Amino acid sequence: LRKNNAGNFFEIVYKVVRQVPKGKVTTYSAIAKYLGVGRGARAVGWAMRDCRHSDVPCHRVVRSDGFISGDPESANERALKLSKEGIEVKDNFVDLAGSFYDNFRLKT
DNA sequence: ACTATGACTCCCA
DNA sequence: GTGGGAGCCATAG
Repeated sequence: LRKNNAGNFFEIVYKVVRQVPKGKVTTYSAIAKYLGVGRGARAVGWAMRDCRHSDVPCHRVVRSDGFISGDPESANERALKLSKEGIEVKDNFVDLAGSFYDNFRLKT
């Protein structure tokens, strides 16, 4: 999965993000690693930023520190959503220890 | 085709 | 333990 990123990178990322179950969160680096890019967390961030798919829970993707990055307004919205899903959110920080998820599957 | 930018991360002081 | 700087991927201009 190293050559599929020819414009389809976003789609791949969305597919992966969709695998995150409700009540769990993942990180940019986890997705990047899963895709094989390793240090391409930033690119994943771009995919999230451009996420226009309604079925992509981009709010379940946070930073490796558990911080919900992005514009404060958007971040706050996502934080609220996460808290509604049962995730403990504190000042735009989520508890990765209890809600981290990285068991993705490439085939759907 | 090249440079600049960004919802990120890791390493070193 | 904290803070600052460099690195990496993909996209947009």
